[in-house]
Formats: sequence, structure tokens, C-alpha cells
Amino acid sequence: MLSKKTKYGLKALTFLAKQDKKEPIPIADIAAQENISQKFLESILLTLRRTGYLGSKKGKGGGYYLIKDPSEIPMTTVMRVLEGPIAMVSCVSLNFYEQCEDCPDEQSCSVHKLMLKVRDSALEVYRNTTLADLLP
Amino acid sequence: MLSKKTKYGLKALTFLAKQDKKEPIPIADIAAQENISQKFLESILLTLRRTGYLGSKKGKGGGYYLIKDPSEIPMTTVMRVLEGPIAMVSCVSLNFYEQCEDCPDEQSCSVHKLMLKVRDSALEVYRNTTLADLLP
DNA sequence: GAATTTCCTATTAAAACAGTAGGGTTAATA
DNA sequence: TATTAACCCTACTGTTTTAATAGGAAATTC
Repeated sequence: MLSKKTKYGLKALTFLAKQDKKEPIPIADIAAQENISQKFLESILLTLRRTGYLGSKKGKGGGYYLIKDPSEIPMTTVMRVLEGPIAMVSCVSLNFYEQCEDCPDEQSCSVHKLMLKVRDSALEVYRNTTLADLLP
Repeated sequence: MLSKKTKYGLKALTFLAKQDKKEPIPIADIAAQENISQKFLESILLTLRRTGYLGSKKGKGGGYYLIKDPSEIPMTTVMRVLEGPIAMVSCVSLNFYEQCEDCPDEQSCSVHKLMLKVRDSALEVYRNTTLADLLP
């Protein structure tokens, strides 16, 4: 299941992408419009800032805004930052690889085999989808 | 992340599919070979029996065995029984559909849009993969 | 310097996960 | 009939994750 963190993060990004003028939007506005706990959203946006797609400004008239064009924001990055690894098991993860301790041989493991396929298909979707594709 | 329940269930199914003779294998044997807690595996196999692909026999010489050929056991069923919905949000689930309570309009929801794609791609993998494809 | 808004650190409440423990029932075999 | 092994049920436990909440520091504007 997708975490609410990711869900809210995606909604916030979409909200920012929909703005005509690219001036900062306060967290409070996004939270109110999208029905999200403000404090929770605060930490999510802070996390998202690490992607480099999001800028912020403090003080009055401050808030969050997109630095890049929505079409330049791929879902691979967004999902990895918010949800973590795209792979369902660490032994098939590209960015978070770890060996399974209970598995003697990766090559002959049925779970590995299946999850490799699933990862590839998910990755293809995320790589070919940008924030622009999610706008109405 | 994939739950250990699903992981162990897949390993058990593969183990049964690898047997030359299709005679019953005791839970204890599978648990020992695959490094799984026996009691935990017991409940997993009980769950898997509901798919109709797995048969069991009580008493001495008893155990679990596959009823169908591995090539007739699709991953869609296995994953749904063990892991639950294939969709990452309930509003795009085929078998477990539920409306999101915080979302006013599904059609214009960016999360919905993205997760629909992800579900479709995962579904294609699971539909086109049978237990036979996971054997070494 | 007062108000606004982001930034950052803790803490918490609830749920899910991964078992563990135990016991009793049923069915098949030898 | 004794043994074996699946079946089925309850309940508890420890750990981790999730989804927040609380409080204050730092930066910016007017």
C-alpha cells in the first residue's frame, strides 16, 4: 500500500504544478486545499526539497514553489524520496541493494526472479511518467 | 516491501513444484529446507490452500502437494491471496475497490492517475507469470 | 521589532508485521 | 489402536512503521 506520505507529497507537487504564477505558496494553503494535516505536510515538503525540484522561501509572502518544469520531474525520483525503494525486495533494488540473509542463491530464487520482473515494469512506468503527465 | 508471508509462500510453492514425484510433503520438511518457522509456514499454507492449487493429506505420509501443473498457477492469484491487493491504493483496485475518503474527484486525482499505470504494469507481469516460470 | 513562515527535533498513539506458544480436532497409515 | 501429521483456533509478544502532534529556532518581510 502507498503511504499517506507519498500520497500527500504527490498531491502537493501537483497542486504546485497547477499554479499559474510560480510564486511561493504557503504550506497552510496547500494543506487546507488538499485536506492534509499541516504539520505532516510540512515534513513531507521538507523531504521533497531534497530532490532539488522544490524551492522554498521563508517569512511573509514565503512558501514552496517548483524550481523545474513539471515535465522535467520524473516519478522515479519522487517515489524514491517519498516511498523509498521501488523494488519490493532489497535483493533486486538498484539504489538500495542488500543481500537476503535467508537466501543461499539469488539466481535460483523464485522470489528474486518474480520481483525482478515487477521492479522492471514499475521502473518503466516511473521513468516514463513526469509530474506533467499527472495534471488534469 | 514484500511481506515475509508472501516470500515464504512463494518459496514453499516453488519447493513443491520442484518435487519429482507429486507425493505429499510434510510442512516440517519444507520449513527445514527453506529456513522458515514451521508454525508460521503452517498458517501460510493454510491460506494458500484457498486458491485451490494446493492439496493436503493428513496423517502419516501426509503433507502438501500441488493439485495443478505449475504452468497453470498464475501469480495474480498467489499474490492476491498472500499479499492482498495488487493496487497500491484502493481506488484503483480491481478486486478490492474502495473510494478514497479524502479525494473529491477520482478522475482528476494525480495519485489515481499514476497508480493506475503502476497497477496495470504489475498486473501484466503477474498475469503473464506462472509458477513454472519461477523454477530454476 | 512584530508578524509570518519555513526549518528542525522530539515524542507519541495506533497499527501492522513476524512470529511464538499452546492446545485440541480430524484423518490416514501401519 | 497407536502414531503421525494436517487442521484450526486463541492469544500473546516484541519490533517496526505510520501518521501525526508539539514546541521552538531561524529567516524574512513590513
